Amino acid sequence: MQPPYHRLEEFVPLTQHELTIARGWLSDRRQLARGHCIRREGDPVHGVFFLLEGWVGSSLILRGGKRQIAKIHLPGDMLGFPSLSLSKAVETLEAVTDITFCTIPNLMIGRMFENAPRLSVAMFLSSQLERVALMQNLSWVGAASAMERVTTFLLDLHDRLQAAHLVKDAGFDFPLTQVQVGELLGLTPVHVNRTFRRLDETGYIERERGHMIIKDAASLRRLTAGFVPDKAGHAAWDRLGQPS
Amino acid sequence: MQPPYHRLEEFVPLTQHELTIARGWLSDRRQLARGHCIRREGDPVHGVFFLLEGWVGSSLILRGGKRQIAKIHLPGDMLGFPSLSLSKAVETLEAVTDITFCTIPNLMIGRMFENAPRLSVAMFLSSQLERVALMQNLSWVGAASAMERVTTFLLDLHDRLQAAHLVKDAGFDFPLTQVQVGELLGLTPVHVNRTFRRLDETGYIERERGHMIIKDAASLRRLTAGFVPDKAGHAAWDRLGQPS
DNA sequence: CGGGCTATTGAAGTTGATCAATAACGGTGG
DNA sequence: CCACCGTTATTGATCAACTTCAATAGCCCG
Repeated sequence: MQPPYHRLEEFVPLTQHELTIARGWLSDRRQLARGHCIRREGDPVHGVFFLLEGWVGSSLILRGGKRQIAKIHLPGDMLGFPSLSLSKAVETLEAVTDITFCTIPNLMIGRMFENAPRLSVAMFLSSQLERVALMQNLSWVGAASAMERVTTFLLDLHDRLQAAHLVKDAGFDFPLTQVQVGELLGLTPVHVNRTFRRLDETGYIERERGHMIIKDAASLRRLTAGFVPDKAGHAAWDRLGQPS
Repeated sequence: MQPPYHRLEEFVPLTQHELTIARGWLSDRRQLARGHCIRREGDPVHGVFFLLEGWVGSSLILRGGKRQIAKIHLPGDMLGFPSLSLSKAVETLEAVTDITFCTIPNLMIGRMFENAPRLSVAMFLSSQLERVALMQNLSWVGAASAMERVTTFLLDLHDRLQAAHLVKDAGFDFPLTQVQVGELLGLTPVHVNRTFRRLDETGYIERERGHMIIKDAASLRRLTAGFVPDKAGHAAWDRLGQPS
């Protein structure tokens, strides 16, 4: 199966040289069952991870035991970059479904910066995109109602799944528990449930056994908290003077 | 005055070559009065910014007009990186105090990646640190009480100001309005006020005319929501194989 | 078949929001 | 230097969104 390079190629197509490097990551391919952790808060930082199949939640744990999921990662995402700057990992990376992923050791990242400046810029820009996503999540959690948070999340998820070719007829697998959605959006599972129910009573969505269908995306979008900004794509590349 | 390079040198000291590059940024030095914007949401992305003096808030605006401040930036911070990946800026960068800053045009960033891999890695790691800070802010806003949010924020601010040599005897200038603190922490200004008052009635802090003193940091820290993770510092550099 | 997690629903409780009014401050122009 | 005005801070009273508590039902897995 073709590895999901769509996130890496958002800004510029990879050259043969870069594809070779990216294929090098795939050597150490691993599987993990739902509920298990790629790594936990406090673990040493051995590298970053490339998610090939399945969903992963990256979360922080607060004093008091509450957990905040910072992001739900989908196939093609690179995981664990933030902790590269820390002495120990902050984020727990937990498999939401069964997953396949690769570990990219620290040294490979260092070498990439020396030998593959274009790929480095791609990763750099990708990281900035993640920062934007995080800022948006923060803004929803900090300033939007429960209904706005849920609808915004569902539509964003839908768009990202679409980019990963995982949507069929506005429907997609939805393996998250309501507890997890709550931890992502800063709501209690009970309230997530009520919000979901209101949405499918109204006919905006349809849920069943780990699957979700967006019945009326246009109306749903009117309930959201804000806009998803346009990615620059290749324009970002041009802007930087098309680094070689 | 020595430019505040402490953020850039968190991971590795700059070489002469890199210092030359960094000094190049300073050519286009500008001032802005409190309340004015370096740039607004929706503006074209001409470059990123290096903050020399003063405080800047970076914020997103939601449908409905509510504003979420993602971060309060202090001298030495690089601003505006996330929008490099977008066709238009998402973040509004507003001066909280009178400020001095430099604009670093996009092309200079691109050239840096080609000619100064070490500096690029430093910026890359710095960006990851920003992601961590953002994840933490998200976790406070999503899962902590008002009191926890406020105390965590104050202590974090204190630590960052200290790194910028802007703290004297546990006291520091505090130019933020309570409205702004509210927008940062996802609270109403009224509630920020009540929380502050409770803190200084109890003797944890002291406030007056744009100044704040942390009277009892140790006790205050017991009220916070979580821990500030250790930065890797030079260890991050070693980990990556000391890129040259 | 049994046990544990997940979803669902109802009732009651709280934190923090909203509304509203006043006071204090800071900057401006006369 | 002072009067004025808009912004900010403060405080009280009320309200509501969401939480907490609790109980039941459904599902998945071994």
